[in-house]
Amino acid sequence: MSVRLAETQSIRALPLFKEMSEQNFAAMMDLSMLQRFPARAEIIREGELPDFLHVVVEGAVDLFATRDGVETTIDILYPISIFIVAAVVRDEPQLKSARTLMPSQILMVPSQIVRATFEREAAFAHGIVAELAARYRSVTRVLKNDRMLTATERLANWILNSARRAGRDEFELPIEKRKLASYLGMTPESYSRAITALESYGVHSRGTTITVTDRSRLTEFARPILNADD
Amino acid sequence: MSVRLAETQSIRALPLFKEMSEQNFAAMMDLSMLQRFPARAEIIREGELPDFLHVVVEGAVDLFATRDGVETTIDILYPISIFIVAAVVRDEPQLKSARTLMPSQILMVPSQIVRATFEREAAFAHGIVAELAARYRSVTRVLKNDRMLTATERLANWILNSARRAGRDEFELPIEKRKLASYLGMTPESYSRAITALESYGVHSRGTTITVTDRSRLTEFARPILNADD
DNA sequence: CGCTCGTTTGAGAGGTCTCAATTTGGGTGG
DNA sequence: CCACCCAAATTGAGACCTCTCAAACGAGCG
Repeated sequence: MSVRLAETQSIRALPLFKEMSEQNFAAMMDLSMLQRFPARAEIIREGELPDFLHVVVEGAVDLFATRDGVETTIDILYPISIFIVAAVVRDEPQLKSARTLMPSQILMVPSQIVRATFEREAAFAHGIVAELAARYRSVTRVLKNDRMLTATERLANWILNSARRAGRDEFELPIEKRKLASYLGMTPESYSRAITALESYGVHSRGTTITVTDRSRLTEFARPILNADD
Repeated sequence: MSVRLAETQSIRALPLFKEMSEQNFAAMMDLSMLQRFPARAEIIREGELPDFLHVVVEGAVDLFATRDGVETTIDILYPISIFIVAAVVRDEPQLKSARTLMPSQILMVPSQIVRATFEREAAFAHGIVAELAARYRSVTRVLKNDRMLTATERLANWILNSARRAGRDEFELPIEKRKLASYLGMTPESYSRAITALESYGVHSRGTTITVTDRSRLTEFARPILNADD
């Protein structure tokens, strides 16, 4: 139950750990695990008490909630993000489940060590807070979009943000459409209809490729809420 | 621009500050302000950079987002809660506006001091993180409810939680109905219809008083998502 | 090559919103 | 202390968005 030396190199470089003292970092790694998961692996389950802080080192993770067998995706995390921070900090049951969306590498740090190190090392505390704040802002944006935009508008904004991040007008869907639909708070059917509707507003979709053909028209349609990011 | 000595007593007792060193606490108070606001006072506005961390010492604060003049309430804070934590930590624009819901007392700590003290004092850092985590979990719950429950179910759950917190089956609405409706992600009209619908499931509403007349029936209807809290 | 699962399309139901008209209730000035 | 006034709350009608259920289609895989 410890992370091999060779692997600590890349972890050490992460913003969360970069500023830590060598000693605390080594101690933490000694009690942590770097695990590889296949796609669709269940990592944690809603309602359980958190044993570990998780760091997405590689791959992608779906954070979702369940009710009566129905799922809704609350956030999708890519490297380098942390999850179950809030539950770990408060030592309360997790509000969401997590599963990998693709083969992934996840660093698992025992909750106890996280809390202990937090007390001792301001740099680490700072990193934790920054991540937690990022997650908080992310959910807040999702909620705002859910409440104030139609499904098609949410998709339009997501496409604009994805294109902006990609730096090009054409990009690949990083995940299944049904999953994206869930993240955007709609059914797969609604996603399908929404993307069709956007064809009239400067979007083209074929297979897993999405192309923004008229950015200004799309922007006009999307009427983004400020602080867009997703 | 500093908090008077007499007033620091009660602030000092807050979980966030309780564990701090006397010196750091005094320094922080010296640069902070304890302000009284009337009801409906605008405290901060969405999109601005945060100058202060705010602590609700007394009263209640509405955190809301706006788009095209339409508002939606994202969270409602009572003492003792902190707000704009995430924006302060990351020094990024605020995602929501805030206004008082009633005459309130708010402690304002300059962002800079917050960040500086955070680095120096683990106890304070711990308090900040606990609060931020609480806020995060709160929004997460709201999002889950929004996505997986109907408006009437959300209201039913809110009533159950309120009654539980009150410790009695009868309690007073702490805020205007229209504001509660917004917090629950619905229009005032929908709230009105939802509360009427709940009369058949063990709820009675007259004026600002709500009475749970049949808790088990209401619970059955609400089918709460675990980790209820609101 | 056929299966399986994701996606798309169709039809219809349901939930929530908008707009409008009342009604209610609280606050204020006479 | 009471009548009035205004905002909040309720009620009604209809439209819209999104969902559900079903069926057809298509791409990847054994």
